[in-house]
Amino acid sequence: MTDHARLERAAAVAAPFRKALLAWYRRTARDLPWRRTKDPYAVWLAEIILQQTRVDQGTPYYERFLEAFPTVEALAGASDDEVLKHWEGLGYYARARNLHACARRVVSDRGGRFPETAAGLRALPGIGPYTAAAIAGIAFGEPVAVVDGNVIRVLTRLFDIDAPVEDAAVRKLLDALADALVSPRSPGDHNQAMMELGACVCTPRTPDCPACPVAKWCAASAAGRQHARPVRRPKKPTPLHEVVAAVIRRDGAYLLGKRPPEGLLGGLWEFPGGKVQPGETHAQALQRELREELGVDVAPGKLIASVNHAYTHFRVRLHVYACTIVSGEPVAHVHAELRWVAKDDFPKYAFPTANRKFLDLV
DNA sequence: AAACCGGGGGG
DNA sequence: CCCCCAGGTTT
Repeated sequence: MTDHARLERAAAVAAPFRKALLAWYRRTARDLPWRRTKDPYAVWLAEIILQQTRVDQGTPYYERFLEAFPTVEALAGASDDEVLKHWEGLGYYARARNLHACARRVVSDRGGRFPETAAGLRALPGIGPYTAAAIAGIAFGEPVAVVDGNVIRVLTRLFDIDAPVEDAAVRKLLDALADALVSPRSPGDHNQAMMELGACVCTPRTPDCPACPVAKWCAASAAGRQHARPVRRPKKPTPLHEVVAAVIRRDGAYLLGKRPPEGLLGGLWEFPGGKVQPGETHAQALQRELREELGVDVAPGKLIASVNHAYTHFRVRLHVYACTIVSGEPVAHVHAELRWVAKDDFPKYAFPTANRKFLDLV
């Protein structure tokens, strides 16, 4: 089947398709907190939190953010540490930085009002094609289709697409198919229905085709190929790094460093350290890293903990050592800031999860 | 186009 | 253990 034929098919079935989909959605939709409002601020907040994040994982964060920052003005007025503390544990911390920057721009440049079109929203930090379409559809009724991971799975099955979804041509086709199907009158509900279908029925491993409200239009299901869709390009292996971190105590306080705002774990507070280089012992790695990062000479002591942690593109084995400063006074060469922090104050700081794993043992 | 950027749940 | 999730930004 050609892409052109797929598009014609989408246009031909669009009306009965979305009618069946919407009826199913209105009958079975989960009662999620952000579905109870059309407030652009709340919708935007939910969409940012839910980027690459499961509903069950993001929901408590959404509730806590809305409680702490009820308006875009409240969020804009918060400190970056405060925002990051609320984001702690959710991952992809650039989202928190962009969330904050976006709130400040909406308040300072637009009087606290979000743009009312997908194109206008798209220009704000942290808002890409998906999020712009989602907010525009839900909050402002603009008939633009969203294409997220759920929709990709639904569409590649409906139209039995056998090329890798990472291909730009496939992404263009998916956008066009989604736009051909989207409801002009209820784009917000239609988009959420497509995602709900992907999350609850058209699932990755074991799709429940007998329960699907649009199975009669599904080419992959008809051919028994639903398990083989979507097709994805093979991914590269993730390397394993040995990492060391130092617990340095002085007068009942511990030395923490705030990571630079950009890059991995940007803005989070951590125990200083770094990667063990080939041929290096843990002690040598600690001495080298702390000289580079803090400008001090240390004597590595007792091993406190070893923890494993997986990131997106690599894994680490993190070894935590009690260390003593032999000479020098710590100066931030890499970190945005250094601070001596009492253990009772740890809960005020946003740590990477890999640090949280050994915090109780410090 | 490819790389970078977290963490958690489920099979 | 691998896969994938209401993706966006940078190179």
